Amino acid sequence: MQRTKVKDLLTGAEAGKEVLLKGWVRTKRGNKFVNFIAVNDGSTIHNLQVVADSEHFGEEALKDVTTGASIAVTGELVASQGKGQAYEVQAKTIEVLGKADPETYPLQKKAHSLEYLREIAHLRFRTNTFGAVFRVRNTLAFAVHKFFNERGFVYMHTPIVTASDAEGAGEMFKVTTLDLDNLPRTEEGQIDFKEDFFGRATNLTVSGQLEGELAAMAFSDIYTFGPTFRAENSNTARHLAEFWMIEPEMAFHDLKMNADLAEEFIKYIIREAIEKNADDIEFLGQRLAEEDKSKPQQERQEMTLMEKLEFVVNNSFERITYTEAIDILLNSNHYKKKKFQYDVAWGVDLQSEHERYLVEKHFKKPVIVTDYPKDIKAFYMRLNDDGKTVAAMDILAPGIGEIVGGSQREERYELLVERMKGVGITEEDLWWYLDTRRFGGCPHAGFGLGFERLVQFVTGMGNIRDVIPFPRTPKNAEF
RNA sequence: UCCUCCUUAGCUCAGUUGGUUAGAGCACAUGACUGUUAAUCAUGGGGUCCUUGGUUCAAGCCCAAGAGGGGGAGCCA
Repeated sequence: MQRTKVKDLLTGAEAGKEVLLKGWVRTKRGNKFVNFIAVNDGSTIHNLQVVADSEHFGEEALKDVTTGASIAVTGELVASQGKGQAYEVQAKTIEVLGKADPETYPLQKKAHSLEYLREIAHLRFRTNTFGAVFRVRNTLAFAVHKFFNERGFVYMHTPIVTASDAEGAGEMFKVTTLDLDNLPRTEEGQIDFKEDFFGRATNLTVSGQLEGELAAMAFSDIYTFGPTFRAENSNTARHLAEFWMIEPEMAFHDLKMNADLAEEFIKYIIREAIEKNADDIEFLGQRLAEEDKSKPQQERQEMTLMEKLEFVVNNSFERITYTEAIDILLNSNHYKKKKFQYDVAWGVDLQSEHERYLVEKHFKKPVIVTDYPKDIKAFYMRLNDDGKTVAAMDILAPGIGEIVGGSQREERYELLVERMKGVGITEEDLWWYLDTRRFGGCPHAGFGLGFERLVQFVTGMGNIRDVIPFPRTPKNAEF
């Protein structure tokens, strides 16, 4: 007999038929006469109830059917006599495929703290919360490809190992095969990377953007979606040392087209999650509502998770320039009452508290901030005609902060070289990048979107470590 | 990296002014119960009070250092 997944069994399409069910036991309860076993196989947040009559199953037969065990059940799929579910399986046979000693199995049939579950990340997939989170993550990942594929973008695999350390996006992890206990030295006493695997110093990538631009100069529209590494000593709920980033790059796009695409993209993939994972999102929403009960009134959410997502999908993102953002902040009561810890002034980067005010208090929706001062942004961003600002854009999301960072790129050779010099990058460092400006260069734009931050936004999870299977953070690379 | 809080049973947590045998709920085991929904009820077993050092007649509680974790900040996606 072919195994049917719980998700399909729960539709009732096979009611009255003999079915084969395989999965993991969530709970077992009952009495001398009848036992109920809740089985989950990850195909849905919902469990399927297996009914085991004592006529067919003695104590011995069910002894090893404990929370966490994997079992195979055959029996008839019938309408449930009980209240909590429409269908259940009246068991004929139950085989324990893998035992789980209840004395030592770390997961119990009760709510565990997220911090505790993080310590047993190898088992946390088996909980309702993480089951829901990673089903949503899967939908979002697939939707990324679907969105770009439908629009004729080419999916480009940019390198993970890179010799370019000139991107300025952050501290990098070194990649080497040199014997660290016996490093080869040059005559000047420096480490001799000529002896290293690649014959030069190499690192893990902090961004695929520069390579992505090269591809966009041939395919028009490309995107990357891959792992990215930052060796920053960042200990926050929104930073990882290893994370996944999506970086589209479009030839012949200006800043506005860039922002339009980013907004459309975010809405599209959220819509996919609402459509495909409604019950997961409902469950995560209930979790948050439960959490909210222990918070003071002021900090509680006005909308449920599902309402929030629908609001984002159905409303335009706010668009303002950096200069307008500064004006809003300066004119706010919050500023006048000196409630900001950091001062607000044109030319200074927006602090977390400022971004939060704009997004969560003032606009109460995602905000696209454009045209930042050139001195606080990367060298490759296109200089505006005012000579002071660059064609940059950040998308700020409620509760998450910066979710997208992008820009129109500087396509003018001389201006680009000048800005590179300003940050200490030589023409030799990036000769291949500069070649795109020498040979058939054109206006183009792109952005980077932190995938985990998007998963956080859609699932409502507060800590980025809970939306990636095995988080890598400073002092933590377990599993 | 900085600020701040936390670490007591398998899990979540209480533990008074430093005082004799460290508690609760859940989990687990045993028993009861004819359809349960984190089933319920009864009984029972279960402790390196994070580690090291110190103060004291006496430390889970006070002091110091260290480890791990949470929240906030910076860096960013």
